[in-house]
Amino acid sequence: MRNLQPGNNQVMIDPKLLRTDPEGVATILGRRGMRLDWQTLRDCEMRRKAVQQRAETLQAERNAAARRVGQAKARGEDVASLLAGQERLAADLVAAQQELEAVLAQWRQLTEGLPNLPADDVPDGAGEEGNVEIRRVGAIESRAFPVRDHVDLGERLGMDFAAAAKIAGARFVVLNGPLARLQRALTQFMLDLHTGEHGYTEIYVPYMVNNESLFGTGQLPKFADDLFHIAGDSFALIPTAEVPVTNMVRDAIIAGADLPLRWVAHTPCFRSEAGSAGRDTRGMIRQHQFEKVELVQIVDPGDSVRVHEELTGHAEEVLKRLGLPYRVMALCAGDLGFASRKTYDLEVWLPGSGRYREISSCSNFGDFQARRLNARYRRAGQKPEIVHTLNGSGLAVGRTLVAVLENYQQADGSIRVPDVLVPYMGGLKELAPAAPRAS
RNA sequence: GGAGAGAUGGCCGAGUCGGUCGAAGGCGCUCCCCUGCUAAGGGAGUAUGGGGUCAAAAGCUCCAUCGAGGGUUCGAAUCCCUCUCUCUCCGCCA
Repeated sequence: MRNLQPGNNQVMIDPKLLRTDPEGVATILGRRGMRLDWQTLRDCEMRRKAVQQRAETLQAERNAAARRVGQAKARGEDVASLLAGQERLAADLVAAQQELEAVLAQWRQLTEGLPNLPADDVPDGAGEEGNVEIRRVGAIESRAFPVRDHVDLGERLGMDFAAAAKIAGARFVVLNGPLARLQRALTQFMLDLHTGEHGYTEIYVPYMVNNESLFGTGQLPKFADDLFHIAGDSFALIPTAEVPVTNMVRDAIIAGADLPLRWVAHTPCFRSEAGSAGRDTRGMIRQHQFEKVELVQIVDPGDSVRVHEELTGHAEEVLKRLGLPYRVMALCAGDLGFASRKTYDLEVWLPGSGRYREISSCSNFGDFQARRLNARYRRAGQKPEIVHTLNGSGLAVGRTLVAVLENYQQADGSIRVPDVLVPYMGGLKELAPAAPRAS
């Protein structure tokens, strides 16, 4: 028996809300520059209700008739008369189920691509220009010498794009010696901070995930092009640790007492950058493969707004301790990610290009991902409820490396090691260009 | 890669030749009773999603779900097919 329950049609905005107030949903989605044909949605819902009732009535009749046959047989009675007419009932039922399936398919098609509803306090705006600066932290130094960007600085320290191009292609990098270690030091520092002081549990996860996981966190079905798919398999390389980590709670009912779940994961991330040909082609800013330390929290719905601020603070703390100037941007409705209800981007100052660049994105997804994931929790003695999910980069390691190089450069092109990293660098306080090696 | 076994409710576990099975039994948990504490005992309850009824909740009722998807049948946890995962043995291997 096929399952045709509406609960299985993978709507992500609360289906009750979509059914009861499609016009209200359309208004809120309008803030994202999205036009929702709510009348069609409403009509589809009305048809769904009628068809479902008819189908279920027929099922009930079918079940009752089958039961009578069973009972009669148990009494040793002749069953032939009871079987008469069942054929037509079965045919009606099949027809009704097909109709229901068609209606549900339409509903799915109308709703599956709908992004999350922005929170009320998300600023209006159509795109990046509409984002609002919340605060700036750290002074931007003016320097008495011509500043270099991370490529100029890095290439003399072991950053090798030519080798990466030979081995793999564009948008990859090879890091040699101290730079490789610096990347590892940054990673270790971040992990230690989040596990030691911010209460996260370190978690190691697969770097390849299946389609169910990608659907759960919202990469599929809309953003398949951004992923590297493993040919011949239904796997993709993770574009962010958010995918495997958040999917930890897919189809789970968590005891209320176990919330919040706080995970920190260090993983490589793989992105096809399909839509960004020609953008950021120089340097390490936009790579097919980069390291990231990711923060994920699974929380009680009542806590997510507060936790979102906290989690953003956890990511900011990395920048503060590294002494990197940054600003916090509240994304406007038009620039919000598909699954997000509210997002803060952290942008670090990059002297080499004289601008702020995104280094972390901290989002509250509300119940949107959790509903796709069927991730719930249960307060003692209560019915299960949908959890809220959040995540944020804490931080993107590759871009942090860039930021450290550019912000800690000295007149001679050497790099001072930030104090908090010195222990992770084996006591090394400075990265100085070495004589070029034969290659 | 080869051979075999399995997947049932929070957990363990039974489901005979398909028929009243959403599922025996046990454990756990919740509530009540009883015993002066402890231990034990008695009773009731205890999956999830959806629809209807209801102002709402409770309740009642209907539908679906026994790894997933399809099929056979008046009727499938039970039969058939496909897939996924787990376990055991062999091979290979960090």
